[in-house]
Amino acid sequence: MEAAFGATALLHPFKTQNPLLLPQAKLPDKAKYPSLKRVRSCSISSISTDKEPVLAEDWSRLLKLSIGSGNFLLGQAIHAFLIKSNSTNDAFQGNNLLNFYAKFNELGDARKLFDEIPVRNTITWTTLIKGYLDNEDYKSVFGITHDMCFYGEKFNEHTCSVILEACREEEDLIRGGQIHGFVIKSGIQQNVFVGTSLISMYSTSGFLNEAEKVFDNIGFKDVQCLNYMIFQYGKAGCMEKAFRVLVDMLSSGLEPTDYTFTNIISTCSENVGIDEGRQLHGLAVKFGVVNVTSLGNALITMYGKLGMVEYSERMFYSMSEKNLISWTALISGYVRSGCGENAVHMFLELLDQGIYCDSGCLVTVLDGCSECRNLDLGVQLHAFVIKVGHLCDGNIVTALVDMYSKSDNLTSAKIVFDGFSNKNIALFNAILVGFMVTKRDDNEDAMVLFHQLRLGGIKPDLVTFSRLLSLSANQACLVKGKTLHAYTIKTGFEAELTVSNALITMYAKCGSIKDACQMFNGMNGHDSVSWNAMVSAYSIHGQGKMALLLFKEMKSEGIAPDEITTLAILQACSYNGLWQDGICLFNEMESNYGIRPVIEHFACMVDLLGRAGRLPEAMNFINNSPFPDSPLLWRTLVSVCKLQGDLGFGMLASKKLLDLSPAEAGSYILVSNTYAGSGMLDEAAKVRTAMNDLNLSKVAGCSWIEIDNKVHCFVASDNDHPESREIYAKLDLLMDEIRWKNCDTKNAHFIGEIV
DNA sequence: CTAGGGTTAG
Repeated sequence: MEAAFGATALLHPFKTQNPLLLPQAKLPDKAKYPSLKRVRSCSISSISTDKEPVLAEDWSRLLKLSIGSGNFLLGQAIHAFLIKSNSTNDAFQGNNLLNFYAKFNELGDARKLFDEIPVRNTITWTTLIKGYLDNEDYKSVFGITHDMCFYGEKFNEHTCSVILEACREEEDLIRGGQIHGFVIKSGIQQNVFVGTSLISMYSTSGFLNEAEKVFDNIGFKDVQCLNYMIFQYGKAGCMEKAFRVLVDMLSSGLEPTDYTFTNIISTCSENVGIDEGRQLHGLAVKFGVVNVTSLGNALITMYGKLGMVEYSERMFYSMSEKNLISWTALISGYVRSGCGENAVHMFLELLDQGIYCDSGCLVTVLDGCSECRNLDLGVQLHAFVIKVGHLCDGNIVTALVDMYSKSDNLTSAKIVFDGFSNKNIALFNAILVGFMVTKRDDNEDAMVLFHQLRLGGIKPDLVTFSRLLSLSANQACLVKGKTLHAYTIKTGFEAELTVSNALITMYAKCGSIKDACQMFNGMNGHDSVSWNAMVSAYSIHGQGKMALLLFKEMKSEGIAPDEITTLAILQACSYNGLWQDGICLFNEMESNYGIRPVIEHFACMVDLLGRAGRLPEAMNFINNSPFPDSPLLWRTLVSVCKLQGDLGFGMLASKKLLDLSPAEAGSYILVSNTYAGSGMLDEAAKVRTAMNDLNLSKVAGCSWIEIDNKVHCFVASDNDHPESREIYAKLDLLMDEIRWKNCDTKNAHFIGEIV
């Protein structure tokens, strides 16, 4: 490549700014530099001293040596020699010295030297710019670039690479674009250094398309460049392109490095399949890089994400050099695979070995505790965290709040939450889980907290809105839901798919199918969650036909139904007497849609058959299912027998249920209610007594309604409400009306049950 | 002759 190109015109905007005044070159103050005597004590044995002349190349080599070995004194000594031999005016020696000071980050000395060099060339300028770049002084980089233009100095590939790096760091795409234009105009876009710098700048700023164009124009792409492109493709989720680059690299005979595999594995392991994953592992072995610790760590993580934690284990134990990340990766794999016990065990082993455990590792272990519901160890870890002084770490505090929240221990979650002053949105989202999980009637309102945080200047994100909406949906609180909807519109989060989906569910559960529908129809696009939400909405609103219609539409749009879709459809069929459709769907789930029914589907089918009045079939269905001894299925059968008022089957099913789950209060209550519903009050009382003898009790279920911001809560048969008498009177009236309108009074058994 | 690019693992 020819040396240089005029860049002045292109960088015109710099031109009018203050030019740097270049002083006359003058010799440095000799007193500042070490004496020759001292230089000799640096044991420069390879230099012949005063007798023989030293070649310019030798000085250059020695300066490189001083940089490579970090020996600043040696470089200074050489500087002194060069002053003595009057060689500093030479551009070659001057540049070498300049580079030396720049590399040692002595920008003051570098600048002084630069000003003293009488004849500067492109290399001189580039070296100085690079010095400021390494010093992260981007203002000076651009300032000197401007001066370089002003003095008509030519830019070459080296200069461009350096300036582009500064543009990347400052995310200055205006200057970067100017350089890019210059690069194209001067025909150096094929240069792999310039190309990689441009790719780095564009992809860091999120312009992968631009980066890709640059990539395609590079003449010869070396491994470094290819590795980087793999990394960026993978990070952007373009897995196929990342693999394409790898394949091209291999077929062109270039040898991949450990980075090649670490990059592709770490960025793609979320989506990589078992086959690809193992092939990558195999290639890493083949190219002899598998022993690199970071690559091993990436493999541990990959296997963990693939659900093959035993491979993670094997990887871990085969590694010759492990570090804390290896341990954390394996623990994380255990957590992900639901092996919380192993995760905890591994952590204790880590402590035993006396390895320092950082906050990232603690967070992973805390996640393990919440995953395996090991609150005992979680509490111990909490103590440990306090002891080692990590309670000021936001990530750890969030993990603790998350753990207590998921363990239905909102009180502890709140204590940790309140005790941390530097709150952020992740922490708030974690405690929302606590509000979602807790069943108790909590006076603390998530919405109040939400407003406090907003006042504190913390911005909600889409997780916040999804969770708050889910909360108001479960509380069936339309007012809160609508308030939140307004917030999402104001903040622009309404357009986010997860938020829109949460809004559909909120409106459906709060009783407004119309708003749910409007939400669904107003969206820009739907994912499977949107469809599921809308199908469920119709289902719980008793509009089975609409649910089935939407199901058809969903399929014609090319969206594959999943477990949730089919469950919602089965429910819709069950509630709406569409039992033939339900049976049909259940039978073709696996063959048509590749969905293997899980226990919830079976429970739904029991309900469906029972509601269709086919109780013997329902019982057969359970016995022939993969879960003949599942309390869930028998409980469902007992419920539906009660609903049908079929005492014979009800008793059969009840007996089986009590055999299967003798320690569950819910089962006793259900059975007792079945007897009571058929008028067998003595039998009912016996079951209740048996339950009490076992010291079982169940928190009473309650219903509630919110009127004018006040929640009115009701438990069966209670008289707590101030207007209790009026309410019961109205209920009696309603019951009469139902009996009058519907001679079949079976449904009336709902009223007057013991709970 | 002297100056230039990049990404790691939880």
